Amino acid sequence: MSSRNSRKRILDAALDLITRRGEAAASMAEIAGAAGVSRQAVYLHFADRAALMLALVRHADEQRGLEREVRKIREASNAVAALREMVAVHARMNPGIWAAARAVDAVRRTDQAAERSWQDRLKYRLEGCRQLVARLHNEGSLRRGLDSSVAADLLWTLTSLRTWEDLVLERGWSARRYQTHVTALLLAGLTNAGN
Amino acid sequence: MSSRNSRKRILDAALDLITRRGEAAASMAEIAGAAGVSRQAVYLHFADRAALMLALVRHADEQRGLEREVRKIREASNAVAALREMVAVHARMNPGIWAAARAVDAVRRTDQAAERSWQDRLKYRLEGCRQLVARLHNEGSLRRGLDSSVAADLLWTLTSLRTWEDLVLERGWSARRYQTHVTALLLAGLTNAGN
DNA sequence: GGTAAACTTGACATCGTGTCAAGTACAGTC
DNA sequence: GACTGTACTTGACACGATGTCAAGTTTACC
Repeated sequence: MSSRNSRKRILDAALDLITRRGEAAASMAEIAGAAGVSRQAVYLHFADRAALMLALVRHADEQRGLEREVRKIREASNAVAALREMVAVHARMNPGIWAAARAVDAVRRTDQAAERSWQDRLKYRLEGCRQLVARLHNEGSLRRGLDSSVAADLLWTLTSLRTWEDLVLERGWSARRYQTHVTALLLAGLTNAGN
Repeated sequence: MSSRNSRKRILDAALDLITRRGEAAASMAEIAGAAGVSRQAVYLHFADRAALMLALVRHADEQRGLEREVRKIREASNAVAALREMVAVHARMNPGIWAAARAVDAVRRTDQAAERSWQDRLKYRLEGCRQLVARLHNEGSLRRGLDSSVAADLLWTLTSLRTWEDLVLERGWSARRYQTHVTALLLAGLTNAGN
């Protein structure tokens, strides 16, 4: 059963490679080399580059325990606490995810399968945002006069990987700084509490 | 003086091509073909793909009258009005800029010249955000307890092309919806006024 | 008519992706 | 101990894109 082993080794190597160098794209040959398999072996496990990148994101999610983190948000004692937790989860998880996500973002423009999977991911996160906004609404915390779908979209954008990238990678914010001020902005913009 | 003509024709064709198809990247050969010149002629005017893409963004800026729009922000009667105008400018300009900017964003990861130019652009916009925040501060409109540099970074992120992309392209917001709610969020998050 | 700049033509090197075919290593099975 | 299937390797190939080079052509200007 060397199959699963190779597959995992390829994903680990690719994740390591992409995460390590951040921006620069790793070629299939490099990934194969890093995993200690032939270039063709990669194609035995993944149809093409897009498929590998998609598997990579899922792999990164698993390794980081995404589900458990998401559960934490849902299990928060109230809506505002859930919102705080959501930002905290992003502050914790994004450093390990962004490189792989970036790679998919790059490939999705030419690959319809990658694009579909990307959209799925977006919808999934959007759904989480909707639920959180609904909870804010139910608890009377949603800013008066603010449409729920608008609030969900704003929450979704402000907790996106891109916003995180801008603030943390581009502007050099620490995880703590990111968490503090994005939370504050969301509380000020979406809830009644002025924080 | 066919030099400037060809250069302009190439830029026009490239902008048209990239804007039209949005996502998919246009090859040098396609751009040359669309401009009605040989592939090599493109290399006579632009050192490489990155140089072309950079020139493209500047070209798009000029065509859209970026400077005049930016001046409008500075000439607003007060800081809050300037903030409103800033979002309005983005709502107006981004549709014509984003495709070209996207192309540079894609190329900057492998090209240091593109990366530098991209950073210049970011700093320029950030400087505008800093000035606006300083003005808010001077006029006593900046939210109490909010650090100026934090406020500038938040303003910068919320008025970024990426945020615009998320809301308008991904979530299907109209320009008007974008302008209204991003402005409201900024007013709620960065100023004392509750909108 | 001569010259220089802009441009074309066609060839070429390089690199990355993806495919194909033949061979090897190593299970488990009779 | 041969038999077979699966995972994997090796090496070749087609394709498309970028970027370079050299030689020829057009055009405008003097």
